[in-house]
Amino acid sequence: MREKIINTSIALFGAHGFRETSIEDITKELGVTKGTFYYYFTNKEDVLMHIHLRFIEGLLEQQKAILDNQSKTNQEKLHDNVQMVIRNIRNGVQSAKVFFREMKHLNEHHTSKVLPKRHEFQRNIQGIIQRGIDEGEFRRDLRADMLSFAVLGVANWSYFWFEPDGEVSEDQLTDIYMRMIIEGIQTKGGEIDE
Amino acid sequence: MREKIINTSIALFGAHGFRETSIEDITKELGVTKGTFYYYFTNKEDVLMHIHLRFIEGLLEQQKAILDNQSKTNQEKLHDNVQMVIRNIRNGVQSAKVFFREMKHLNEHHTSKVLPKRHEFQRNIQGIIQRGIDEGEFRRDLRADMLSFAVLGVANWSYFWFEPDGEVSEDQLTDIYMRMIIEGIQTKGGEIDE
Amino acid sequence: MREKIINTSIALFGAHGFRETSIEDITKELGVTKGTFYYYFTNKEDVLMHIHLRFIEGLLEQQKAILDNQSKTNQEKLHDNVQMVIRNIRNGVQSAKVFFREMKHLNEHHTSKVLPKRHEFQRNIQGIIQRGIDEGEFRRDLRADMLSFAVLGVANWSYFWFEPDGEVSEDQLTDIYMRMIIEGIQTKGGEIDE
Amino acid sequence: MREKIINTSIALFGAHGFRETSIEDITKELGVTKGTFYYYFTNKEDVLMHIHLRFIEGLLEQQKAILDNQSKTNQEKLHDNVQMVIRNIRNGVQSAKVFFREMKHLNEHHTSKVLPKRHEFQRNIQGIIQRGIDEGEFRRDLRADMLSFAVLGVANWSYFWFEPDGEVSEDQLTDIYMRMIIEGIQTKGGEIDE
DNA sequence: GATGAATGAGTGTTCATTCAT
DNA sequence: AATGAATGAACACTCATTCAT
Repeated sequence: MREKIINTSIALFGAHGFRETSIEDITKELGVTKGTFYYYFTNKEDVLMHIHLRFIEGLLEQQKAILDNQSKTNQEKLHDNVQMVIRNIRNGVQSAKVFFREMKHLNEHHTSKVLPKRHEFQRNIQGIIQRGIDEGEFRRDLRADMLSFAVLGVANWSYFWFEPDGEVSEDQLTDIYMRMIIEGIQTKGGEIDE
Repeated sequence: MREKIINTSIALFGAHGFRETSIEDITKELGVTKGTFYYYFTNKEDVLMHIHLRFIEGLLEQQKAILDNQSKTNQEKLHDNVQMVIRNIRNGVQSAKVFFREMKHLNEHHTSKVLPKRHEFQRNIQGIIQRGIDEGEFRRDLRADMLSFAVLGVANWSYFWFEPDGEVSEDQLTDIYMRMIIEGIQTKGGEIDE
Repeated sequence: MREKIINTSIALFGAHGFRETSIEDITKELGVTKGTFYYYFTNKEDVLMHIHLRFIEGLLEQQKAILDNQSKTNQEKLHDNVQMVIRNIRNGVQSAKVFFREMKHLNEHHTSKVLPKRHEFQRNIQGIIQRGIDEGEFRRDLRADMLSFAVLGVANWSYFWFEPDGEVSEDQLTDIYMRMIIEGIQTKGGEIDE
Repeated sequence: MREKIINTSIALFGAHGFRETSIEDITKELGVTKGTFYYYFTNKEDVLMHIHLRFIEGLLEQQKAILDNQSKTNQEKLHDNVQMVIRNIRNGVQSAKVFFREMKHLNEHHTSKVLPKRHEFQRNIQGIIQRGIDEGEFRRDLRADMLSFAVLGVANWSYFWFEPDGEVSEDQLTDIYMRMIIEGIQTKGGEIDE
């Protein structure tokens, strides 16, 4: 039941928003009464926090697996990160929407639980880039912190427009994005002039 | 007064969200009564739509000036677009937050007024990229549509984290982003091997 | 303008009710602003009272002409009264609706101006019946007061269902009603047995 | 509680009108909060419809019992109908007031539930009269449809003025009304002249 | 004569939350 | 583990009315 409530909440929060979804919307969908909700969760925000935690912890876990893989270059790790984010957004658009849009509804206490993990995720990407710079894979003249935001922007923004059933698959999209990020979009000819 | 209401609404919607801001919050801030609000706007959504329209129409206007400039290369036009978006977000973070997060509160009729303009903005960027490809400025093996989303992701995402008073200026940020987008982040040495 | 406001008010109060009609509804219909309304009337109820007064005073005036006619029998006077009421309702259904349904919105002071006239109208009909009884035209075993309510009920109720464009004319209707009231609906054969 | 809310609503709607009665008026009278009202009814109109339905369905039920009685003449059935209407109005003046005055507040959907029943009630009376005509009880030269409106007008109008504690009882009133309707108010001598 | 801006009290409705059972 | 009744605070919106111009 706990699980059911969370999943229904994700669907409804994602589709209509946190404030726009009432406890009754959730319980009606499940065929139970409001009391049931309060048996499993202390309040509405409680579910929201679980959705946030589940999402970011899932990302961090997958990110950890990528980071721990010693055999890959930083470029490959960056690729895997982008691919993983896109895959997660595609598989759980509603979760992603809740994650990106509805954080302001967490109170200070809950925010202090979620925000550090969000930062950790970003800093891990920054770390990959920095190491790439240090090890000569990536150019020195760009800041790793800003680039991490750029990479995240590219990947995360897909929650805004990506249609799971669209003609472009998540792998194709990752490929295009990574070519841009790694190689740039200008023609090689353009480089001759440099 | 109309103007005052819009500006206060931007500030409050941006800071706390559309649903979280009550009409009374707005009017109290202005030292007028609720009736005044309804004298100038038919309802809450009405202000929201004006905020949306004003923002996107501002972007489109600036974009038009960039597009109309015959003397610039596509690369330069892309640069100007990114710079312009970042500048707009920086100068009106709250407007941007409302614009990116609170569109679901527009009804169908209002959405049909705003959405086409959002698409127009994106397609114009896509157009620059496509022309860059056709004219040999940009590589042929990447899709212009997906790249436009990538560029928008990079630029727009800054509304999520950019601090106007931070150490990085909008021009520095634009520069870093554009170098990544145009040239890629890998070292030149890497290209030698290709 | 005063006249225009009254007429528009009759139309709107009749169609949607007093409370359901806003001052703005009235002034919008006339293409003027709310201020104009308050230039001609002290408040909303003020118009309502004028509608009431105009209607009942019109009825009383016409009734006076009927009563003053010395050459007619009481039966004929009753007939003329019924005919007159039906004609008035037909010619001003909206006025009639306001008159019968919206008196509760008058305050005590206004009620004390209108109510006595309504009573006067009813008592005048009662007077005709009573004189008819006294002069041997009408039967003695029925109470004039109750009969006046019966006659009024028959005539007034038409405001509830009468369609001005219906197949039955006001004269036909008056004829049927008066035959019932004067002669009753049973067959004459029934009277033979008495 | 549902029942309590309905009864209080009848009392208040009847005394002051539907629009003039606020939900708070109702709940305050019952010593509960507004929320309670909305637990039992979806909105204000919802109660109104139940009042309407209860009233008209009560009338139809009683009318059915009268119609089904094979041993009575049409004249007697008409009598019973009039008596029944007057009794209902007397026992529930407030219900009657709501029923006759506040139907415009029902929306289209609700109206379509109530109106057919009102028509059914009228047509049943028309049916009694028509059968009376066909079977020779009532005169042929008057239209059954118009007469049904006349009878209803006589009986219904009592909601407008009838005082339950007045000197005239409902049976006396029925008697006077029925004599008028059946026999007419003119003296037998008057008929000699015909 | 008429306008436009502003008021302020009121009203229907929503909804997260509580709690006895 | 779940229900159903009840709460109470909040909120969007309406509208009669005022008044300086």
